[in-house]
Amino acid sequence: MPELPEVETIRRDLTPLLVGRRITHVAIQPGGERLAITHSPWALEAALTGRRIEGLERHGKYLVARLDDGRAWVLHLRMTGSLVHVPTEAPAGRYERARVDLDDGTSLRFNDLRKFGTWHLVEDPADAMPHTGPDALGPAFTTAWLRAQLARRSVPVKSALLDQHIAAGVGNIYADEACFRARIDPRTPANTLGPRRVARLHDAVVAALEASLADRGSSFSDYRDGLGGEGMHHVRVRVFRRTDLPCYDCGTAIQRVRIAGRSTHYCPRCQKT
DNA sequence: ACTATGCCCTGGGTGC
DNA sequence: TGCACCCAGGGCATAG
Repeated sequence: MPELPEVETIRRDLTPLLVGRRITHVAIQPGGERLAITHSPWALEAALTGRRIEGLERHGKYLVARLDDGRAWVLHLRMTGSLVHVPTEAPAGRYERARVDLDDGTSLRFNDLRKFGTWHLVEDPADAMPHTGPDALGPAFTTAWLRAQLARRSVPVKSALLDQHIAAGVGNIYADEACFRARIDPRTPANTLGPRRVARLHDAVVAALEASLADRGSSFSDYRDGLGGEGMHHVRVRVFRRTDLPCYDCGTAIQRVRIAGRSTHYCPRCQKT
C-alpha cells in the first residue's frame, strides 16, 4: 500500500535515474490495458515514446513526470503497484503491466498484481487528481486548514484523514498511526474535536509520515521502492496491524474495528473519544 | 454539501 | 486435496 512516504521514497529513488532520459519504447502488456485512463493503450504508448522526462514530482500519492512536450504523465500505484528501475534486458515479472525503456540501457517496470494502478497523460496534473487537496507534507496542510475541514464533517476522524481532499497522501496505515500519536480514538466524530486536539492531530499526521519517510516507507505486502527494495517502517508502526499485541505505551491489547469499510487499529486505553 | 455504499482486482488464508 | 468464500483497500461513481 504505497502512501505518501512510500511514493516519496520512489520519487527520490527515481529522480536521478529518470530526469534527462528520453523514452525509447513503451509497452503496455496484455492484461494491463486498464491502467490507461486518458488514452487507449496504443495511443498512450505512442504519446510517451520519444519524450524526455524533465522532472519527477509527487502530490499526495500521485507521481507526476513532467515531459518535454509540456504534458504531465501522472501515475498512481493504488494498493499493489510498484515502479522499479532495472536494466533493459531484465525479464518481466509475473505482474508486470507495462514497461518503459529509456535511452541509457535501462527500463522502468510497472508491476501491479491487482491492476488498480492508473496512468493519465494530461496538460495539467490537477486534471488527473480532481478530488485532491493539499499534500500532507506541503505548506498548505496547516492546523487551521485541518480545523476548518474537520469542523464541517460528522464522520469518524479516521474517515476524514483518509479523505484526500483534506490531507493528500494519508492512507490507512498513517491514518491509524496519526490517531494513535494524537491519542484520539479514530471513531471520534471529526467535528467534536477541540482546537488543541486538532493541533495535536495535525502534528501527529506530519510526524507519522516523516517517521516512515525516514525509514523509506513500510512494506506490509507489495510495496517496493524505485530499486525494488523494501521499506523498513512496517516494523516500527505503533498500532497498524498489531491487533491483540500489547500497546508499546501501556501494554493494553491493540483493538481492531472497521471504519468506513477499512480495518482500523487503536489502543483502547491510550486513545480517547 | 455531506454521507454511505459498491465496484474494481487477485492472491492468500480459512473452513468444510 | 479441492472448493467456496472472505479479506485486503484507494479512488471514484452513484444515490440519498
